[in-house]
This record gives sequence, structure tokens and C-alpha cells, in this order.
Amino acid sequence: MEAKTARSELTQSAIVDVALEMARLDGLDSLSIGEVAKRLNLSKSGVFSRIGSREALQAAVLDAFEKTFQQEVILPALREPRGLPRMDAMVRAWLGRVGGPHGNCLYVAGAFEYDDRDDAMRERLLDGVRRWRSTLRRTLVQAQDAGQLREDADLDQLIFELDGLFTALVREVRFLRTPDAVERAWTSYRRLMAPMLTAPPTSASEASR
Amino acid sequence: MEAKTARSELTQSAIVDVALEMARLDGLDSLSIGEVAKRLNLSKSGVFSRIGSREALQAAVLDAFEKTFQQEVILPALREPRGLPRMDAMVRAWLGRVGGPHGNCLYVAGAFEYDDRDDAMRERLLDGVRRWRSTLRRTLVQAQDAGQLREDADLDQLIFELDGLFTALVREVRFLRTPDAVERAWTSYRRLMAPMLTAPPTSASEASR
DNA sequence: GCGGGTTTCGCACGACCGTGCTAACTTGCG
DNA sequence: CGCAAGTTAGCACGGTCGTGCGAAACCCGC
Repeated sequence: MEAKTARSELTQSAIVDVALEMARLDGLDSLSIGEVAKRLNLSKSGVFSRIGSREALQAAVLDAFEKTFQQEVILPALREPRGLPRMDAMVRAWLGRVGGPHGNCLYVAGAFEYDDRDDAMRERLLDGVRRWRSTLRRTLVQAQDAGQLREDADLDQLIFELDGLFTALVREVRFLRTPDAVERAWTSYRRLMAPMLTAPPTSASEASR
Repeated sequence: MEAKTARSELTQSAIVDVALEMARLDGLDSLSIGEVAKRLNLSKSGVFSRIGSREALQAAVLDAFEKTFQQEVILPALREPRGLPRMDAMVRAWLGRVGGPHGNCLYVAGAFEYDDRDDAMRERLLDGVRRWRSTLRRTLVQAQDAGQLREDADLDQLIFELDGLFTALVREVRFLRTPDAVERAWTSYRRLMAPMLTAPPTSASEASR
């Protein structure tokens, strides 16, 4: 179970990789060890002995997702200046992801798998979503500090609507498959932010493309 | 398989009832005939012979959901005058449902179960969502005809944001369990509609409670 | 090249799944 | 009351699931 060799770590990460891919398509809950094994030409018990348990695999997948999420959404935005520009960059990265082949988001889809449950996985998912939202909040506060965002803006309301916009977009793209869904989401984002900005409504609108 | 007796129809509807309840909690896809049988003190094959197949059960559950949805959301709104008042009534009914014990919506949660699939159930779900959206559209057009809604309002955009708001609310209530989520959704709805209204911004704002 | 530790496999287990088939039961009609 | 039709139960089948356990394969240091 414990990884002690370079080789074992390699198969471990191969397992998590393919499992993450599967979880993106079918959901975290319908991950199965046998299916993972089949795709890697491994035996079921080979996979099992590496990861310890099904739940540990789900947890590892969630960690891996968090990592790619940081890498693809948060990290690029950190190279933009604090405040609105960084916010726009984060939204741009997020919206860009959804259109791609790996567009599914475990923090969105997982919410509907674990909503009426009460176990450890739900708690893990919640932690991830809370981290993401606190990142959003931090960025919004910095926009206020920079005088770009109105001081009386209701941040909780804004975060609800922003994260809701992301949720809605995933559904629109992956389930309804509306072709111009991402453009719609951009329009929503601009409409959402515009009344909250202080003087120049440039930043959010010039980021339109 | 075919229902030919009053008795058989009774057990049939009992089956669909409990299956709908289960699907609301765990999702359409994790419906199992054995579990339904257990909850009804029936044999597995007893349930099976009544419904024909697992997929037929899912379809029946979806139909039953559509019926309750019509009953609880659309029908009450039809007693309001066409246009904005009816729209407000529909939104009020929708938001009200989510808070309750049966608040889960198969059209929302199901979208994330079947998003990356391509089978008959996905198509069925899509039909339901499309019906719901066309109801929204019809009501919005009537509001335009009544001069309550701007003629240049982008209805597709509006419907995307409205249905997105519902989606976001389900996640907020059932997964994140934010206490005042319904109030937030109301705020969003008002903010969403206000710029689209013609003269008096009364209707959407006075419906706040 | 041989030994010891690490990794993977083969196999088995009990559980649950959907689905058929046949027998038992219930019900309503004559 | 009896008989036929309709309804449910019992049981079996092949499948997949997660999980354990002991043997085989592998890799590295001596």
C-alpha cells in the first residue's frame, strides 16, 4: 500500500490519472477499481494493493483534481495584478476550461452526487469548494482595497452568483451542449460585475475577448 | 408487465412513488430494483414484472417527476395573469420547492449525471428541460406582448441566467446548505429582471416576499 | 548470481445487480 | 364453487463490485 519505489509511485500516479479521467466523465461515485485496472492492463488486486481502498482512490482523485485546478485556474491568475485584473483572469481561465475536453469540474458535478449524503467524501468536496470560494473572496476584497470595486458590494451575494454562473455554465455546455454557452457566461459576468464597479467600467468589459 | 387490474395499478404507482423518492436523494442512475422491492416488502421479481425493466422504471420516475413539477410549479402560476405576474409566480413556486424536503430537482441533478453520456435517458431528460425552458420563454414573450418586458431583451440570455439561477440554488441549498440561499436567489432574480423591465420596476421587486 | 524486500497477480469470498422462468398465489367471472 | 386470467414469489444465471490472502514475478544490493 505504501509507495516505496520509484516504480510503485509511477503506477500509483498512472492509476490516479486514469481514475481522474474516469471521474470527470462518470462522476466520483461510479469510480470502480476493476475498470481502472482494465484500462491500465493491471489486475484488480494490483490496483487495490496500491491504493488501499476505493475511498482512498476517490480522495486521491480529488486531490489530483485540486492540483490541476490550482495549476490551470488560480496560478495563471496570480501573474496578473491584484484586484479586478486578477479576477478577470481567473474567470477567463475558468470559462476557458469548461469548453475543453476536460471541462468537467468535480466541485460542480460532485456537489450533485453528494448533496443529500453525509459522509467523508462530501466533507472533502465541501472543503475544496470552500477553498475556491475563499480564493474568490480574497480577490474581491483586494479589488475593493484597490478602489476598483464598490465598498458596499455584497461579497457573499456576488460569490453566490459567480459560483452559480460557473455551475450553470457546466450544465449548459456539457448537458444541453449549447454552442455559444461560454459567450453567454461572459455576458452574464459583465452584467454581474458592472453595477459593482466604481468609476471606469473598463476592466470587466474590455476583457470580453 | 401490463397493468390490467386496479390492484396492479396500485402497486405500480407505489413502486414509482418510492422510486421517485429514492431518485431524488441518490440520483436517477443509482436506482435499483432490489432496493425498491425491499422498501415495499415485495420480491425483486415482483417489482420487475410490474415495471418491465430498470430503464422503464427510470422513465416512469421521470414522468412522475414531470407531473409533480407541473402540479407544483407551472399549474399554480397559470392562475396568475399572463406576463410578469405569472413569471414571478413561477419563480416563487420554484424557489419555494427547493427549500422543502423534496427540493431536489431531477432536471438539475440529472443533468450532471447524464452530461457526458449519450443514451435514451439523457434524451428524455433533455426533453424535460427543453419543455421547461420553452414554458419560461412563452411566459417571457407574453410579458413582452403585455409591454412589461423590453422588446430588445435577449430572451435566450435571460433563460440561460434564469435556469442557471435555479441550478445554482439547488447546489447552494442541498450541497453547501447555505441557510439564506433562497433569499440570495430572490435578490439575484430581481437584479436579473430589473434592467429588462419597461417602465415600473414594481412587479419583480414587490414580489420579494 | 543469489537473497530479500517490493510489487503484482490469481483466486476466492460474499454481496448486490438486472433479468428470465416456473410455480404459487389471489382475484373476478360464470 | 370452480375455473381462468392476472399478479407475485422463488430461484437461478451471469455479471460486477470491493476486499482479503498467498504465491509468483520483479528489482536491487551484495
